Amino acid sequence: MKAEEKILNALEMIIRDEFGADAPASLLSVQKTRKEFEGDFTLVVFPLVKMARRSPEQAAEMLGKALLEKVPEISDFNVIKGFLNLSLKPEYWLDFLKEEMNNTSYGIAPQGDDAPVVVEYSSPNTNKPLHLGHIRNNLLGYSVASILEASGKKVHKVNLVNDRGIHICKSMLAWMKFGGEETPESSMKKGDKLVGDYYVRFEAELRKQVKGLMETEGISEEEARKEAPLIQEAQSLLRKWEQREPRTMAVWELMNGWVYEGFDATYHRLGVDFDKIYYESETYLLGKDLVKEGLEKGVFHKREDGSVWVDLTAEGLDEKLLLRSDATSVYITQDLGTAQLRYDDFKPGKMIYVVGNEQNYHFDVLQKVLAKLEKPYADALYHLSYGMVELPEGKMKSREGTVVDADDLMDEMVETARRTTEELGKVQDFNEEEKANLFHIIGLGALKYFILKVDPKKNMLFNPAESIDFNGNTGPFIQYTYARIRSILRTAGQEQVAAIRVSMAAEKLNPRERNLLRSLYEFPSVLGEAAEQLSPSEIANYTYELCKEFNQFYHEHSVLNEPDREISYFRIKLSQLTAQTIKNAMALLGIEVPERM
RNA sequence: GGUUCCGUAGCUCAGCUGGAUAGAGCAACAGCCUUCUAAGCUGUGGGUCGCAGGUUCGAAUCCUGCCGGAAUCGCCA
Repeated sequence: MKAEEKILNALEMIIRDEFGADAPASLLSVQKTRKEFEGDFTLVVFPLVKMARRSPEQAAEMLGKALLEKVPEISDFNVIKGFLNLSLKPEYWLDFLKEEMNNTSYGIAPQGDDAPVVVEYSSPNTNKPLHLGHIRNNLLGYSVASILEASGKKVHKVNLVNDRGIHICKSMLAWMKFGGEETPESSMKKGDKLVGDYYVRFEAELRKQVKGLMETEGISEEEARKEAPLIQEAQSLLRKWEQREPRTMAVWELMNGWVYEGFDATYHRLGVDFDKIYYESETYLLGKDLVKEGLEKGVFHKREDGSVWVDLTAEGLDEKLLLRSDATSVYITQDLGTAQLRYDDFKPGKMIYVVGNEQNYHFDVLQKVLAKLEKPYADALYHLSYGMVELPEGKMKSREGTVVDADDLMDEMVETARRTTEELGKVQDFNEEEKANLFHIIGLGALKYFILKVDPKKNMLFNPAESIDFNGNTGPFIQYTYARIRSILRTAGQEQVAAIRVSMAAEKLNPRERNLLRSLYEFPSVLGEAAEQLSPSEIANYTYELCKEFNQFYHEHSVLNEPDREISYFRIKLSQLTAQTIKNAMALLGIEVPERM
């Protein structure tokens, strides 16, 4: 049993005996002691003073004495105002190290038998390459899935690819009209970039037509946008696609194939993957059955023109269209269908959608509609809503060319890693392959940490001019701490380290070591909290604190040059567990750690 | 206008299920490499936690109102 639990159990007994009443758990707040005070755990006594019928100081003093008697792990206590600070015996911390020091999966929970969790993320459109916004989405989704898995959940990562629709037809049309026979091979372009270029080309040509129409016909821009021949052609192409017209299908398949090749390269480099990929071209007709079901249940209604609506005004929302008057699907129709599909596929206890906060309203509606249909998975649906990535001049706009391309950004990060590393002159003996691998690890580590350390729901700012730092609270700082420890362990020798038994006398434990052990001890509960909150940033911040703690220890004490062999052995194992914890924590963010840097 | 989210140091962010004197990094300044990697460590300066009320022994944290910013409110996705 962990020390906190013992303390809590003992507290309940003491309060019952001394105060003659049961204290509700909400009043018993045991937290870790703040750095500036002496102690390991702190009980806040204020909530108990009424029940104790004495001053906070007196109550704390009394509880401290009783706890010292009842809990053998406690060695001492002190009272400051209404705070009871409890110190554990150094043996407790040493025993913790002995218990976990060779555990390579420290902190990682074994898989339990809860219903699985489905995490949907990425969900790109196949008409444009991925950009910085997608990077945040992908990193969040991958990390949240990893965190849930590490906390004992069975997780399915899924991607719902938007591979059809008018926007796809726009790139297709532009390629057919202006593309000649250009292919990724002939143009030496990545497939997703090539298709994206045609999407941009379409918009440019359309603007020309619109401008012309406004001048010659004297109509408004809005009207011109509807009447422009290019738009009409695109719409007719969409109809052909829906009729499975062979030539259209061939172009669609060809161009989507190019895009997938490009996406796969980007995903691979980002280090994200999926267990299942859904395609909208296969799911966009789903959901009509659910609409029918809702009509039969009387929770939806049909208007005179045949369109189907749901009234959510009682839930604080509006009336919402579920099916067009021509009986075709809208966005939410297929989301109803894919929710059902996902439920049938995995029987999940939770379905997480990693989607930007611009769709908050949509997911609100989706959940409430499923609730009206009394679907068992309505409550399981969870929209992990994240904020936009903004540039100093505001939102990214593809029209203004301010979009930060995912591949370009990774290139830049890796290049910065190369330059920095070579300036520091650390890897002269690396061969080209080792160097490339290291620069990838550091560059991507910097990028991932930069994005994941921010609370998901907040908008975040990315300044391309300042690039991403490699000093301070950053990915490379953490990787560096890891590499330093690995260097010590290499010098000590792998087999020697593995064989070490810790037999140091508890009195020899110094404050730095004790702080480090306390930080390590926290990891499992931090992971639990991150899983609860679906928040990679908690892992990031924890790991940063842990590394700072280690660096302070490292600065003040020598591991290998310590003359007292027992102390040296202890420090080697302490370093080993620190390295392992850093590695395990960073893996939850999808960040690799290098042996040397 | 309605709804939702955000507002903490010059900048980027922690802290938010109420707890001690509000923390980091960057930037600025001053130190520390004959000792396991200086991508490190130590120190200095920098704050009406948007504003005003309320609840409480205690509020950056909870509630209300206001101010500022973002998103959204399509037979688009």
